[in-house]
Amino acid sequence: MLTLLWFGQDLRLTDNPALAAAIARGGPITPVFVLDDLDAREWAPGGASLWWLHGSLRALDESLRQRGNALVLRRGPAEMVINQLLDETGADAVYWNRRYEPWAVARGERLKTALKERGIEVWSFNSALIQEPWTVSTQKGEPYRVFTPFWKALRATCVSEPAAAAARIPGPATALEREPLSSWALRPTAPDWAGGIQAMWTPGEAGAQARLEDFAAGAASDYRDKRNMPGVAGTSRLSPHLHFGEIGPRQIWHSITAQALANTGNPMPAGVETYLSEIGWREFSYHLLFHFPTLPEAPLRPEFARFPWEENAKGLAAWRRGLTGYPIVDAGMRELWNTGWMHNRVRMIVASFLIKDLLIDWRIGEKWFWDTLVDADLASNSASWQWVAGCGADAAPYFRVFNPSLQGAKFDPEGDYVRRWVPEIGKLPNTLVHSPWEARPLELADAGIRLDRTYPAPIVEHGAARQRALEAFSRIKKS
DNA sequence: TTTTGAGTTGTTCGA
DNA sequence: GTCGAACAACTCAAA
Repeated sequence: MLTLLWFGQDLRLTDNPALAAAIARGGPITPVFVLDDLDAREWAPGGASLWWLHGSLRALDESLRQRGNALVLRRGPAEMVINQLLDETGADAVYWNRRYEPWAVARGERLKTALKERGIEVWSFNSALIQEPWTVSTQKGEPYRVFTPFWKALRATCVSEPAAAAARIPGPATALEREPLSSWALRPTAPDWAGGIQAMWTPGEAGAQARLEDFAAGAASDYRDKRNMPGVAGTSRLSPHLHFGEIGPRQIWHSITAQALANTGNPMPAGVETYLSEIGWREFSYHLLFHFPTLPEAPLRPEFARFPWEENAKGLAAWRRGLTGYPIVDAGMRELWNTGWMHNRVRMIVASFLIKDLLIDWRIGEKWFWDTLVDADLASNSASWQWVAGCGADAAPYFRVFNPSLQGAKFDPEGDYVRRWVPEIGKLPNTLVHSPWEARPLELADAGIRLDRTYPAPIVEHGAARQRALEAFSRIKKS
């Protein structure tokens, strides 16, 4: 009796239902992670995600070794690899935690059927969500398309207690052949562009726990007020840990609410409630992706299929590099490139700029984020880009166009954030640091700036760009 | 079945 | 300087 424990996006040992069930079953466990053929699939993980995956797998292997086991790494199509491993090991059961990407859902179902036909015991579990997409529905039994009623329904459900990790995870008597992690070359070497990512993040379950404890004890209670300030460490920064399942939403939920009650003795502080609703947004994104599997590719509002997106290679290149001439946009894009992460407020600003100021198809921005974010997540990324574009299920109205300099002045009033990432305009006073084009020649000279030499002049004039966007959006809704 | 109220995150304009 | 309305209708969810 041997159980194959197939890891996916659940790279942790605590609060891991598949692992707990495998231990409860008794007998040795072979934990395995399968690297699917990366070139064969659309939405295969991007560069930043692979960097993270390397660290997360190494951490997981380490934790397993401390418990008398080790992670088996194999590369290839997962269904084939699992079958091979069953042949090799004689395992009679396969356990895993479910995933919700359309291709993963299909793969899971195929595998379940095939394994059962082989006489293998198969169980899958929920590790990644508070409620799986099919457990929450409207009174008519349909999926939700609007966040608030979804959130009310989710909020009313019971959030189950996370389970502690087992002290020992018995392994098989004979060690299996394992591919060395280094052979997968998940991290860049020449050039190594990951220095800034490395400096900021600690992939793995321990890193996730440390981040959570820090947030629960500190910024969580101020979350409502500080979460929009990109120059302040007011957010949890748990997103990549959540994406890889190094921590689960139920753990976060219980930890945050318990800490809040201990601190105040009262019902939830507003900051904590606001944070929980962000967990709710993650759940809503998974709900949408599951029920509308074309979410990553096709606008949910069909009229957007004929939106007159523009080809704009120069604009796109400037956006990617952080050279648009709008400091808050450029700061965000540089933060992303350097750290693999961007503050959420700034994600909305840069997305609005790409879509509405440059009229570039949201899917191009979605792909760039997919490749550069360490927290790139199919559900959250797709749902959020559709939301900004106005083509999502519960989307921002099309006339909501972010004004980058206003947003900067409002949410980065001291200019801390833009000065960190766009140092070449750092000497401008706060009143001009979000709009250098408004500076008089003398003020520019004092700050050591020559527009279009040391820092770009705006690549589009926002007022005119906004008008252009509004006209384009009004055209698609007429017919 | 019909009705009603509501809908993450904004900006601009004019009084 | 401040404030409310307009920006557009439409669809969702529940009563």
